[in-house]
Amino acid sequence: MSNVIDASGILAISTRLQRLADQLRKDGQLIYKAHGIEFEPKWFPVIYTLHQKGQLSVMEIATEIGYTHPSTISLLKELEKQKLIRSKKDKQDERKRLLSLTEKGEELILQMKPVWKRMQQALTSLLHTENNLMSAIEEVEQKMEKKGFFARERDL
Amino acid sequence: MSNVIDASGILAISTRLQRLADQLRKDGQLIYKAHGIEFEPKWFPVIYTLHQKGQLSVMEIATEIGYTHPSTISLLKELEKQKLIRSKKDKQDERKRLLSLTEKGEELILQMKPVWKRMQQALTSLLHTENNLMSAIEEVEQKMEKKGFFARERDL
DNA sequence: TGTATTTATGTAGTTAACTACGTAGTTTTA
DNA sequence: TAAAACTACGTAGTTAACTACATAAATACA
Repeated sequence: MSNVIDASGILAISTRLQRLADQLRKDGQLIYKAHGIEFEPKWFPVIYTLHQKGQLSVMEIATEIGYTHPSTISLLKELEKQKLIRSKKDKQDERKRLLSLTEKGEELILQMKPVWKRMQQALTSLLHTENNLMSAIEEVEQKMEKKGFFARERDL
Repeated sequence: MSNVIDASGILAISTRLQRLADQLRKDGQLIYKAHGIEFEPKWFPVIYTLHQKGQLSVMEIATEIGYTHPSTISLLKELEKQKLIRSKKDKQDERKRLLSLTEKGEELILQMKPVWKRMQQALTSLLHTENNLMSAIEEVEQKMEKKGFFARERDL
């Protein structure tokens, strides 16, 4: 990280968060590839949600993973193309599309589980510093829910 | 934040970092607007660097702010369009383009300084939790420089 | 000194999220 | 019970970063 950004510090925090996110995502991609697994890190929240909860609608998934529904739809499209998930109309409510994992999806998850474990260990070793990044994020997320950056500046 | 992501925890960290970055950037936009200042948060690193260091080339700015040069070029284009910076050829090295702030740029910075101060205070109140996010990021950045996520997983 | 390499800049296209808007079912209400 | 409002889903276009490739100037080297 550069001198000037370090000096200006906190004002460039958004930039730094984004860069960190990007590096982690890219390394994630490499790790899946290194294990011979065709899987994108960005698919994780959807796949994991469906694995945990079974059949869900588009909006339920979007809410669960915290994305907007258009973002979710584009992830679902990719996953359907990979034949990792499938969808069918909800008989009770014709507007809804119910998504679930395919056999292939379930099998891939079994294959990924040990890799997820290793990733978890690697991330833990990386993030477990004096100020724990994971906990820090959780704390900030909670504070933002009560009162965001904008409101805090306004009410100074 | 949703249940499933919380449960899957650390594996979705990249997603969470990105979302946090995004929220902070958006609130930053709103704050500038609320103060009647026409300025994008993403311009901050470039403007601040030029303010601190004076005349710099494209690559020098890119290195300083930690972006790739194409990203930097597109920021520079926007800032030139806003007439906040100007450029001229380097006489010593005809490949280089030297960027500097215009009068308008310098004036805008004077106008923004008190707002930056308030933002800094608001961010401090938001980020100063038990596990300080700013310090956590710095620590993780340092660890990643020594050995990234990919290498850590590989060498487990 | 002419050729090869490196460096600085630029362009094109990609990515992964977003907002805005549109349509079709479902539910509420006058 | 017809109209209004809401909800679910989808598409189009935007954004802010990126990678890959191209070109021109400067430098190194045979």
